Amino acid sequence: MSDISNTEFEVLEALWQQYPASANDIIERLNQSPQADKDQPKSWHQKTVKTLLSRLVKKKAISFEKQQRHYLYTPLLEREIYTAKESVSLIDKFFNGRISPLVAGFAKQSDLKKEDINELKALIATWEQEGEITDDD
Amino acid sequence: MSDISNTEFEVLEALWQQYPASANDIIERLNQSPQADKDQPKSWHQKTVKTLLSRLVKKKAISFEKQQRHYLYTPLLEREIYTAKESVSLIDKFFNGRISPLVAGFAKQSDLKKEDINELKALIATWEQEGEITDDD
DNA sequence: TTCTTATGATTACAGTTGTAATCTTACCAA
DNA sequence: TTGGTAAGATTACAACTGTAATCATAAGAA
Repeated sequence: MSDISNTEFEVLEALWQQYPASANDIIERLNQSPQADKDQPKSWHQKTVKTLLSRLVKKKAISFEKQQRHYLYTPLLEREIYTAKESVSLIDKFFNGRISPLVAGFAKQSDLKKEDINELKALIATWEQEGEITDDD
Repeated sequence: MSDISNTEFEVLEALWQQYPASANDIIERLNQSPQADKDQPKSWHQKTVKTLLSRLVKKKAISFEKQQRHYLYTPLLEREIYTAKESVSLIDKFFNGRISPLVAGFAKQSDLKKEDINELKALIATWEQEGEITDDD
């Protein structure tokens, strides 16, 4: 329900890698996962991660199961669904629900590779084949 | 620099509609702009909007110019650039910088219209013509 | 000129977020 | 058995947010 914050999302990412997982598993993954900023790798304090796990539990984004003294956590959200919903939100907010302005803006801001274009073409081909298209209005 | 919050963004949207604009202009626009939730139209309190304008000024997202007793505000960010950057951020965060998974997820979550597909095709055609494509790696 | 009022500035205040430290307590080592 | 420790629970705390109310002041009404 409630929104997932940025740091909470990073913790969720670590959990999605493989689950169920213990807090320590997650801390390890976070501290060894490739950094965006390679010079100053972010080091996650264990207390911080535990706090974020608690918050994710409270937000019902993950669940846990008691295992001896510690917990094993499991995501309650699927990554694909979560990211797709957030994508739709952004597209609604910025582009009135239209996908192509997003793609156009992205292309202008970032570099498109030939591969990206081929993937897009493949997607379109799929849609056209499967007839997943709502009729024009 | 600092991030623009959700409500701040809505205020910015109203300003982007036309500027320079006074606080009152903006309040009016906000209170008559089409509501997502039509039943319970959000009513913006003037005090709230003024606060948000101040915060946007402090964040250097907008500027103002004294006009008699009141101010005229002007955006310092272009909408297109702002939204494109935010789009890139989301795509980096969720899809490792690849556009096609975003499009695929969006299509699964939302309805694609024939028009959307035609626009995408047109975009692709443009890129291919203009050779704006970075070579595959 | 004086009073009212509208405008921006300042202050408020609870909820969220990032980032931990401290508290409690149940196991494992000795 | 007992004491240290590690795991989660609770508490901390400032910055940011959403949502305004109050303060100070200048400009227009009377």
